[in-house]
Amino acid sequence: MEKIPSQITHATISQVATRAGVSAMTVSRALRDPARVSINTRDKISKAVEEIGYIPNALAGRLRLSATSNIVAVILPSLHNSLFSRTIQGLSDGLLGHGLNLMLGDNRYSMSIEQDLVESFMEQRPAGFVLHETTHTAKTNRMLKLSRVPVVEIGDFVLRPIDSVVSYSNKLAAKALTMYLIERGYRRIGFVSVPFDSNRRALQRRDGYLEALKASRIAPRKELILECSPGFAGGVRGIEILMDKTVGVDAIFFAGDVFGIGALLECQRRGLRVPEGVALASFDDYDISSQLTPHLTCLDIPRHRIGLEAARVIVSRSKGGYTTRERVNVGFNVMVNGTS
Amino acid sequence: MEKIPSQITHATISQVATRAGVSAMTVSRALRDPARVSINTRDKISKAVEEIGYIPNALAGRLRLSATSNIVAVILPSLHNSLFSRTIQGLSDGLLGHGLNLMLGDNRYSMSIEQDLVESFMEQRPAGFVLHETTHTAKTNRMLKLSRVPVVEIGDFVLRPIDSVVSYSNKLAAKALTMYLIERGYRRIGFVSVPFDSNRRALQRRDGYLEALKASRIAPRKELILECSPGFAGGVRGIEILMDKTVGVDAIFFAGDVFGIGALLECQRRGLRVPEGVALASFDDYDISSQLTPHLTCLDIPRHRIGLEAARVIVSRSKGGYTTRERVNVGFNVMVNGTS
DNA sequence: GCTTTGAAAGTTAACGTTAACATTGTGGGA
DNA sequence: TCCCACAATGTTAACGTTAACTTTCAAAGC
Repeated sequence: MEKIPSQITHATISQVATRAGVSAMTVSRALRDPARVSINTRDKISKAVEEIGYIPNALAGRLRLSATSNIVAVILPSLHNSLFSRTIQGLSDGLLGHGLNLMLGDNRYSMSIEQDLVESFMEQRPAGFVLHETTHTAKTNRMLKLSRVPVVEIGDFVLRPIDSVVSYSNKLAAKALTMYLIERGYRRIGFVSVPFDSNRRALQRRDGYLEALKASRIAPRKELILECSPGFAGGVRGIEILMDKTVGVDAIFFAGDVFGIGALLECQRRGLRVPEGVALASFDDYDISSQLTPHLTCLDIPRHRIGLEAARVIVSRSKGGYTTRERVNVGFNVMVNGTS
Repeated sequence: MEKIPSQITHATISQVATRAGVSAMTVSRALRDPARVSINTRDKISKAVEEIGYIPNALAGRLRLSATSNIVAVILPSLHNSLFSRTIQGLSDGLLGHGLNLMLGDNRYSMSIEQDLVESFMEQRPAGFVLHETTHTAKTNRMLKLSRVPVVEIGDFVLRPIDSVVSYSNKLAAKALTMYLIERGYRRIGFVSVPFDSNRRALQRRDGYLEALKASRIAPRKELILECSPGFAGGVRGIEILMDKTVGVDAIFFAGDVFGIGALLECQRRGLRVPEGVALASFDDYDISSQLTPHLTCLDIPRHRIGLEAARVIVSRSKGGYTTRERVNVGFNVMVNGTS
């Protein structure tokens, strides 16, 4: 393999200016406010730009303006998850055409990695932050508040966001789906979640489940509440444990990750009829769901819209110059399908 | 909603300097090369940094160094796709700990959107580009070549990349899987792809399929080659059309998107036995596959590793200062499972 | 005691851009 | 004809940082 000294080269505005026979300032104007430059000059400049392939240096431009970069920093727990990819796509859609770009990081469900990412991203002076987590280290909070950069939290509709929030209530959603199962006649309802210590959302969902039971005067049973590690296997394990004859459940609420899908397929493998043998409900809807029979009863969370709205908040802040802390509740829908 | 003038504020190195009673240069040194500053001064500076929450301005720093930013620009066709999310995760994993961050864009399968993204990203002076597409507009090619910024193409193991390539051969992979089906005794093999005009990869895969037929002296039949729009529905449609009695196929190769999954599930719905009624094979493996019975025979493409290796190439280039054009063929595996 | 050395800190200027101000020149109104 | 207005362009300085050079000063060596 040949090794030659590499020199990343970018033309400067002065080079364009020299070539076009004008001053750098005129080039700058021609590019950003063409009306202020005569047609003749404009043409000469366009030609020069074209010839040497000039691309403005945003580092320099933004620095001069003491402005933020046109980057929006997004931090999600994981990138390997179809739910998050819907949100990312929403963000990308929402930023398209507004001159803002997406910078992405995954905190691997760790607050301290999140802190490092926020610090690293902050060095780029982003136009805004979009954070999925709603609990942060003290230092993270401090960095975000001190800079007064727009921050949108999207993982849960928290009461006291750092700045703005675009989300839904995990608690109310979990409660609503549990209530639905109860109304439907189910009384011994299992609850399968990712580990409760991994994030606040898991706890909120459990609280919602418990509230629904309480409101219906159903005594919660510890052995019906399960923590499983993420992945399809978690759903399989939920079925294994809760369908043991000695437990006796008539419905299971899978409140995390892809558990619902894993569980439904496990039931099919076991020849266990759904919902006759056991009813299933899942927190999120998945692409694949529409292809399975029966389709999972689930909560329909508008993940794409969350991305869109979060983008909108950042865009309006970055344009308006005004601080308007927004609290957008995108809500959720209980989607009744064949598994309940 | 309250509207108050927003002022994004960031402390500067001079403010830290004043507070610590030293010069800006000393602060800069204390942060980047602590050994060159006395312990006493270092402590004063750390304290000042802590107190006012100073975070260095990378825009200014990189500008001064005439260096690139620490951002790696990644452009994928779509963000809403689990295959790409594995690559993104690989990139994120590969960049972690090297001080490089991920900037992400989706070109929506359009070369002209890709061009706009490259231009917009280039303004940030990224440390490198990772592009999924391997065909670009003339202007895109020119921008990338002129800047001499490291570029890694990852969608296909092209012979003449702009710079470096980390991928596998779509053609050979398609050929290998088709050969396997032929060896297995299948002779009337359908081929279902995304539209051929949407990207080069689709054509490469068809060529691979055709080559395999030719090598085995099987005459290709036009009516066995199908173009479907992406999504599970494409797989369903593939079954609908090719399983029509008048066509007569004994195996189908689903060469794009999630067709394979859609098709397998459609077969189950129809009570069509796989592989007895028809054998199925798909281009990629999917998370969900492991949960379905039978598991799809497929090509195992190391998507995560592609991300990792692409990151490695950019990292080594951004550190080494040497241009070493790399051509990494990550290969593929024919994964024989129950559907063939 | 005087010079030498070098560690520790400071000063200057530059990276590429653009706001603010300055200059030039042309046409219209008196 | 003279002057003013204003359109077109140029000049200067600054954004925050850091490489290169300079200064300061205490300890070591003679």
